[in-house]
Amino acid sequence: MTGLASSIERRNGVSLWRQIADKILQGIASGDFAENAALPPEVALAERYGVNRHTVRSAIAALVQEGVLRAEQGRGTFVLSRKRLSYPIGARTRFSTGLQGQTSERHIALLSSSTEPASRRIAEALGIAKGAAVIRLETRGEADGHAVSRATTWFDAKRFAGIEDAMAQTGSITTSLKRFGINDYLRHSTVLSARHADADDLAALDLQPGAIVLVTVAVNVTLDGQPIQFAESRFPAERVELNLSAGD
Amino acid sequence: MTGLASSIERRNGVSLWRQIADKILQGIASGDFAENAALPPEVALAERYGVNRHTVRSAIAALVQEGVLRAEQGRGTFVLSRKRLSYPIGARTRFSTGLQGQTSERHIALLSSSTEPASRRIAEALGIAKGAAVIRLETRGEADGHAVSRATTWFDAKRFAGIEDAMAQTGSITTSLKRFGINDYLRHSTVLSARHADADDLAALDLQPGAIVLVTVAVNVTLDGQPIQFAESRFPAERVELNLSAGD
DNA sequence: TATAATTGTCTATATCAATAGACAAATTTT
DNA sequence: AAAATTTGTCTATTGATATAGACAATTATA
Repeated sequence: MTGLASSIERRNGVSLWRQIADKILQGIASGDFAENAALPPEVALAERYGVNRHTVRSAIAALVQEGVLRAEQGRGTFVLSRKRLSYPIGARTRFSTGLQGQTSERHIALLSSSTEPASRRIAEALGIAKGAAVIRLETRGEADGHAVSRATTWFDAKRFAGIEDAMAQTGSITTSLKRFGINDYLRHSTVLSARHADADDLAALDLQPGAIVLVTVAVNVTLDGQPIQFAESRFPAERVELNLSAGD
Repeated sequence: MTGLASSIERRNGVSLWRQIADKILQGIASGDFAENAALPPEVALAERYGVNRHTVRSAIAALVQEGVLRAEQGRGTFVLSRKRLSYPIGARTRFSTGLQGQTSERHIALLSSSTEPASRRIAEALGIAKGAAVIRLETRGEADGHAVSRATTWFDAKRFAGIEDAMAQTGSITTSLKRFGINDYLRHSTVLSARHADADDLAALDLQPGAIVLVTVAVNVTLDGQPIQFAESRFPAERVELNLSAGD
């Protein structure tokens, strides 16, 4: 993108082969390495990045394992087509409508649910007393069989009693909220950060260790500003980008 | 936040000491380890994360080097206060106004500028012909002496001839644009992703290898929708979070 | 003042990461 | 058919990473 050659750093806690695997992923994302085409040969990559051919091979092996590349002896190593989903974030964004046109199948799977006392932070966000009961939902967003998000969502237990059953049945938060008389709601605030995926993310999102997740912490409110939902969502950075559209 | 214990992954290309350094940073960010207070002793951390004490010491050494912790023999290891900046992103966000109240000093430093032909992508974003001349600015955002952003910005060279001089003088894009008759503008679209910092990011943002950067790609437009600016910005995830406020 | 708790330093060992070179196996090109 | 290209496998060597244990140095506590 910027066109600046970015080199490789040594003895920094991240192995060279993983840094080069990341570089190749970047190259694919930026169009530097075309999809369905052959990557430069291993010796060329080794020279480009200033490392040994075997180090490049380790990086390629990891990406083959992740399903990003396919190596064929005598022919070359090929980039498999796998576009990043562009996930829109706006005041009225909904999971399924946002991905329309990019995927054919999408839904939210309820992994688990529980009732617990509200921490200070969640109580503040939902405008209830600290320690009041809240329902926590652990969910995974899926599109075309691939995990694209992993979220933890809290609702006021008094107002939304039984919402976990609605979620399990409908696979949609928007539809579930309609059962509680909420036909429309807005995204009030979203705070965004990024970190390395933890063990839970790795398992739920089918990622390789070392992967990066985008993290959003959001509060949804009714049209008159009443908070109804507090959520932390994790998105695999290698498969998803967040699109902050204006005017929504 | 989610309360799920997240463990450590081995032989994944990221060394244990760096994973544990990341965990400690997370712990500080989440309030698990209070600022200005002592961290649990090394033996306790080693047991908590299931690694050797010396591995914990490597992680602590890295964080001491980064200025996050201070170790005192016989007393303990202490968390230095260093809050993450919350950087607001909205239709009318400006660098300096957005950080008001969080820092006392802030400005944008112009690292370099150049004129080059527009790539296809930049031409499309700016609504000009591919290959037409564009001005590229490489800038660094600083707050209280700390680097908080690193951006590459493109302008139509015909319309904004000499904007690099205005930037160098004023240290503000908003002020520079006023010289070209633009008193107000909007953030039209922003696409967000995350990746490991490359060599350029490391140097410009004063990061340690392995750090994560948030990346935004944005187009700014005049009030009547005419594109004026295309920018890719990198933010150090350990020091900055992006706050997508509603209703802006 | 003595004891406990905590960080700092040293030695030793095993495994992982990276480099180096040689050659085999499969495919494409000449 | 032969040569060139490219991925796959093997051995060997060096340095970084991680574990293990012992003890010193410093500070807080009983």
